[in-house]
Amino acid sequence: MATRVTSADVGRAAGVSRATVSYVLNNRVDARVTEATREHVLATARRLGYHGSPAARALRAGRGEIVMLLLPEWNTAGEIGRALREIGRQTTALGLACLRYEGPEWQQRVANLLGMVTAAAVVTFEPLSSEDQEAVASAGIPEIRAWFLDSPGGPHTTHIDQASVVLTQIDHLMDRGIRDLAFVAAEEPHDQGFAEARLAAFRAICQERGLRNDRILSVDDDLTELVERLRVWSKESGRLGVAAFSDFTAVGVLSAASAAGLQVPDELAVIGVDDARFASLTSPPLTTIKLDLLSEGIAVACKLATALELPIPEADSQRSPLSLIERSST
Amino acid sequence: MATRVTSADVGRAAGVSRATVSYVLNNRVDARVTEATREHVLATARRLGYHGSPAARALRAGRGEIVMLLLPEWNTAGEIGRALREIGRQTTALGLACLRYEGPEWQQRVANLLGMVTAAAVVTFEPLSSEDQEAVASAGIPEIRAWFLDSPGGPHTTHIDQASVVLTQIDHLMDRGIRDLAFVAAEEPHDQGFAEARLAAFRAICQERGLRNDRILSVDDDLTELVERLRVWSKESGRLGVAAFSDFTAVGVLSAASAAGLQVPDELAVIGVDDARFASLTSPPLTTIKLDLLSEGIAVACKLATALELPIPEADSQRSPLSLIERSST
DNA sequence: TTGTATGCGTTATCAG
DNA sequence: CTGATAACGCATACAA
Repeated sequence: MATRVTSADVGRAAGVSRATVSYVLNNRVDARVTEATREHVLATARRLGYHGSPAARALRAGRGEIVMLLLPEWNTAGEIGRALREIGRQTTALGLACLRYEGPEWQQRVANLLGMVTAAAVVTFEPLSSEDQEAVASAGIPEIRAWFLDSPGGPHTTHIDQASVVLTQIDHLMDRGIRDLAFVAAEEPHDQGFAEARLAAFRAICQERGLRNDRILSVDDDLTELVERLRVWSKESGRLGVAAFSDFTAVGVLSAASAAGLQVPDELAVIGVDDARFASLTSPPLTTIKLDLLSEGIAVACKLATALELPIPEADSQRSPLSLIERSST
Repeated sequence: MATRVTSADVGRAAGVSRATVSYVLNNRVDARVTEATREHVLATARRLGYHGSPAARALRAGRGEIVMLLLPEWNTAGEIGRALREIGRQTTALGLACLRYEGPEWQQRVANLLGMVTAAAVVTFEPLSSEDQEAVASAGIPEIRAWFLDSPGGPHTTHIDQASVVLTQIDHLMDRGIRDLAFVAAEEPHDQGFAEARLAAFRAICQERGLRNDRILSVDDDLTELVERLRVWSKESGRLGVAAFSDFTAVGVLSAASAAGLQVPDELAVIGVDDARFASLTSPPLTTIKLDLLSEGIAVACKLATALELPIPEADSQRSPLSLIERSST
């Protein structure tokens, strides 16, 4: 194994001092280096395959170049994943490395983690435990909050709050003339937090509009209860509108409706969330809500740049974060 | 912001030298420190909230403590995710930090990355480009290969190869007396590599058994072609057996079967892969194959420990990596 | 048993 | 315009 190439090696090979190498490699404008020397150093560095030592640089600078995403146990397959990718892209543009930490449960482990990783900042998606918070603080690195679940109007609300997702679902169902609404979530632990936020919003919105808000069910692997409930709810109402937590849940609702002998969308309308790949593959194809969390990614990058005193990326032109995809399930 | 606490601070506060602090904190058995001093130093460190600087340690040790997972653009929602979590758990047990890098396309970016992150090792899931490979080599850190897609018998095959997944699907369908087989994949870029490997296996196995191996389709958002093909294939055969790439794809097949007026499982049987949450929610519930990649995680940890000269974790008792979940779609 | 001295690779300052 | 030097925080061989 070839021993690591240091800046001293480059300097020696190029016949200049380490300082000159450093100047050249960091493009320091204030340092006056002959163009010839410059190119020579550059060429030598490339020839030797020189790569600076991140550890040394971090030690020297007192700050690392890693942005660590402290991810909850979320399902990152859908729109959340797109937001994370955007955060990664923006971070890279800022000259930092974006790495994800998905500890099964990082209660109190953040301290250990920060003892091994020289981070420039951490991005959190949920409130940290007090020990974790203290660990971040005592490491002297900023915490960027991207709390997608924050309550609407809360200090860390980003562009989309969960309430407006449910609002859009309900608005659509009511536009279709439906007044009897139900909410169905899945007992998927990875989605727990989001499900609770949506459920609360459902209750609040229905109450506000004078509609029944107690038609609620959480679905697990067994559909029999859902089938039964759909039958009952449907009998009570003219036409039932189901706001499903996600497109997955909506698939369950479609199956249950079929088992209950309910026609979709005539007797039962269902709307999902996320515009998953299979949403157009169900029968009938799912009406759903597509979230665009790209702007969230940019917002995070802005906070990051501010905290780290880096040039702030420009916000994207205002795109609509929520859009309704109408198919035939409603 | 409180300035970082260094080991010198602890030494000063405890009235001992930096070296003593270092001895105590690293539990060096060969260093002879009074138990009293030991405890005093430990207490002082805790009181001041001392956490070592990873950068300094890495610089000194010449090696970082981060295991970087270089992830392809895979869907990490299913079984792959479980394998990754297991890798994380094992890595943590080894005293290292497991971080994931999901570059949208990290062609040639690995060099940059390694210029910012002091890694102990990288874990790859696909062959690296030659530049990337060189970057890893010149950084002097080991590359651990967890190439789940490696061809059976290949040097980096882990416990499960994609061919045996398809084999299990086909065996099950043939056990049901089905001789007319089809393979349906999804045009999901995140699953591309896996889909290709499975397709190749399907072709080979059918050929070997003297069955038709040209009933193959890749499904996108539009189901009309699938509906048409299922009709044709079904007409040609007594009972059609569909090996679906995943449970997602299987859902598409169920929809298409319904649209084509084919009874499941009497006229058409379908088997998926992954035992996704919704697999039991479809109508009829999906027969599927569950993969247990936990042992893969352990295997990776063993390679890691070997490369890094750390104590090697013991392999789990041999569990079956593949299991058939029989429901009513076959 | 504890303290001192040195080096890891960078970069910034200052003298040449 | 360039070269020497110090310091970042830690670990350890060696001296006391």
